Amino acid sequence: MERYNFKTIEEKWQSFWEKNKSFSTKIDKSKKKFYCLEMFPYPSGKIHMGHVRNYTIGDVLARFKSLQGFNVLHPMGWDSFGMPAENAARQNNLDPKTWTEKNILNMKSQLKKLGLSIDWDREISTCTPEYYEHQQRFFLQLYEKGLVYRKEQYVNWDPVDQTVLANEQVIDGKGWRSGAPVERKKLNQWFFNITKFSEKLLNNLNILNEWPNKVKVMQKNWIGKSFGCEVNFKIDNSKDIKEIKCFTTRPDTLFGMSFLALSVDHPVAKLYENDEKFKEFKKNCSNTGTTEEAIANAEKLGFKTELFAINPLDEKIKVPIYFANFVLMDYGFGAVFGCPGHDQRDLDFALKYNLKVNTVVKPDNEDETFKVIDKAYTGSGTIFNSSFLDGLRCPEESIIETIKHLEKNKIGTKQINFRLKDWGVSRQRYWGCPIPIIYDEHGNPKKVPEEMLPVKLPEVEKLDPTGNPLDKLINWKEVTIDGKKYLRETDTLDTFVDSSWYFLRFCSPNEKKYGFNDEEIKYWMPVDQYIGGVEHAILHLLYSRFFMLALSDKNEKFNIEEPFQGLFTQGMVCHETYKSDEGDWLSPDEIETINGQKFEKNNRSKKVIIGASESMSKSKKNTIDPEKIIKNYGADSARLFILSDSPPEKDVQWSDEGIASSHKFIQKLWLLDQKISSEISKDHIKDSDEKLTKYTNQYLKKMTDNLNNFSYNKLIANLHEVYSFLNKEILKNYSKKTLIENYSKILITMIPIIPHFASECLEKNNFKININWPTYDETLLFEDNIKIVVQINGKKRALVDAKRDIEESDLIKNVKQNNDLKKYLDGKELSKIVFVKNKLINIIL
RNA sequence: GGGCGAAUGGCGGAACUGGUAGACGCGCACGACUCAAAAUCGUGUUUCGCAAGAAGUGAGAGUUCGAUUCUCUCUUCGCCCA
Repeated sequence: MERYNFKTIEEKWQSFWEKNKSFSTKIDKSKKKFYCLEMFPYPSGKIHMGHVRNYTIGDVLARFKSLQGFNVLHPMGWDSFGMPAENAARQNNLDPKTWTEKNILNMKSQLKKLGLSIDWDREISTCTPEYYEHQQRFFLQLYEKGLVYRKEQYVNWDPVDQTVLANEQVIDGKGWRSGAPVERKKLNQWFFNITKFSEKLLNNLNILNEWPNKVKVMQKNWIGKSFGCEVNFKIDNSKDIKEIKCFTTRPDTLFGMSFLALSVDHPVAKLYENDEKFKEFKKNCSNTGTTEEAIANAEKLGFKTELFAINPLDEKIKVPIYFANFVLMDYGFGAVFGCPGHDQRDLDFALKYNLKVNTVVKPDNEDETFKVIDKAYTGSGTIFNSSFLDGLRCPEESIIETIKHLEKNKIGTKQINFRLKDWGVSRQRYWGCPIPIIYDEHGNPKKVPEEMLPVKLPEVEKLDPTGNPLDKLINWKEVTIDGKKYLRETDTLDTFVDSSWYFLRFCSPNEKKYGFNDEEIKYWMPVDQYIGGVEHAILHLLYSRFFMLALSDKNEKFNIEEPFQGLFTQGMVCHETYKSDEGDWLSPDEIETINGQKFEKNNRSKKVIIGASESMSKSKKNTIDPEKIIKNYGADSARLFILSDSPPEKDVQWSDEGIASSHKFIQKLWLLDQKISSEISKDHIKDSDEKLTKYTNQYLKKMTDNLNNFSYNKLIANLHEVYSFLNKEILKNYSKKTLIENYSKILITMIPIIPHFASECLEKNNFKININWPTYDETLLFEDNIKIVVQINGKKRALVDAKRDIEESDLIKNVKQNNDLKKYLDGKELSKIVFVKNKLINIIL
């Protein structure tokens, strides 16, 4: 028999799909639409297994929905701005555009080899002026709505490379490339006012029923709504400062307060502007990174002022005021009160500077002598040592009661605070979307006039190793409008902006005037199913949600609040890790298996140390190149295997044995197809029985259910089962009609998973049928003869044959006659019987 | 430290709303074909036991005729936030 030649057949179908534009989509109002979107890739050069998994999962869904009669939009594009291009360009002495375009071409051809049902006519790339022109227009619209503003903010500054670093480029407080200690530097930057929508972004999570709960919880925590209150502290001994405002979530611990801590950027710092010691302290603070984690882990440092704050609940209590490195100006009011007894950070600070530690909350199992020594108590309990607050349950009553008291006496007000901060979108980089702003001679920002859009990124031959290239391109930077001179903004936009609306662009990729076309948006949006990695659970998804709210703001024509109706986060692709006995990582290519043991290929006497399976990464050398896999086994085998071993939301382990077995399975299906073809040609007169039709119906139900639930691993198990069944059953003289009817349906169910193979078999057999997702007959789902479990005292003792829907009394007769059960039942009294129809009978003796 | 989730054979994983635990795959063993090997096909494969049988879903309790599934306590691991 002929072997399945995946190479020629896969090429044949891929070019057929391309020539016939099989997946190109148009609005068709007579059909229900389905927008299936996978997170678009960064064009790094080659696809990796993570892409194979992501796009296979998406393709299964797109093809399934399409077979079900939906008008499916399944596009693909490139998230093509960003730092890797800039870094690669600097290293290789070329420009980011050339590098990026080359990568896109290569990755596109790789994706095509996977046989994805993508509408390539809608391909977009965010680094093209055709794309970012519209983004600049959106930016200006948001600017007009007051959703974009400029303010000073700290950045990580690399003094050697003269550049701003992203948090992940700061390693142990040093620049990743230069190795120089990173400084905190203030820069004027552009911000999106995402916090305006904090409440909306939080509340809308409740309507996202098709999102994983995990992701919603992460977003909720990120937005971080907290109830607390603003407290005014009178200052005891200053003529300049009368009052300082603090935000706190724990006003009930006010009696435990022993200091007040201010940010070095707090207005009070003005008083110390000329104090050399303060200046040095402030400079020290700037050595800490800007992340919350860096600040939390840094040593707590304070600068004591001579000022004292008065406890608003008891004027006799006066506490010292410090500047402290752990207080940030952009949280609360840049001032917090310290209660060392019930906050570990405050306690660390108090112990260092010898401040009082007052205990005001006691756990339920302690008495009045309870005292915090070196571990802050943050649990629940009862308030004590706190005058009129004594005895309140903490935190259930104490916070509310304290706030009531503060409000009544006009020394504080209840406040809602969000952890979410405004989105800083300025990047001091070349390879990004230029910000369409110009500055006049006084440095006042102005919008670039509409007719001058897009502000095109100037071409460069090579990038300097240091600084922001746009800043140095004087010809580009200086513009004259109506005889007046202006300077361009030289920062570019965060690439998260590019990906915050690309799903709209896919709906109208060629619209010239605007980012999208209203009618097309109305038909296609929202995305019905969005699929991608969980690493984007917070930022990308939150920014996209914000962007829709920002566009909807004061806009009657656009009212899409939530872009992604359904979200699915797939797991990672893992592989075993290998090390030589010297401790160097080894790639799977450098290894040979001999008699079940692994050795180094170029030195077969050296045994390889096998490590844990971890997510594929270049640093651990445990990657597998999808291109090689497709070349050796074909796309269908790769798709089949990546789906088969684990549920798509969990990590999957790549293995050589696994991919080989998937490939073998396709060969077996091919042999089966030939057997079936020959059976069909014989055209037996009489059906052997209706077994095949029944089995097919049950199979179709399982396949449909598993597709609807994203249980794609079970689809493969179903396929194996139907194969075994057909392989045994097929020689039992089925008529041509029955065979064609059932087998053709089974082949159609393979289209989403192994589309090349299924298409080839369907064409070859020439069944003359419509290719639609087959429905199943509910009445054929059940067998007439079933097996019923017999339990005695809850233990399974036998299986008895019975007719479907047998009544309890008949079943008992049946049971009593059963020889296997006699020894359990003889001479015993039945005390109770539990009967579950068509399932089981439990006899209690 | 807080939040969320997970734990089932040698391995990846099935088991619908509480009803036959281990589907399907990998691996392994044995057999067939072969001079031989590879490939392929067939059979078996939770553990203990010759067997009858017993035990068994991270540990311990509870609810129930019946618990992988529900409740409580604990252990370990993963993710997110600090």
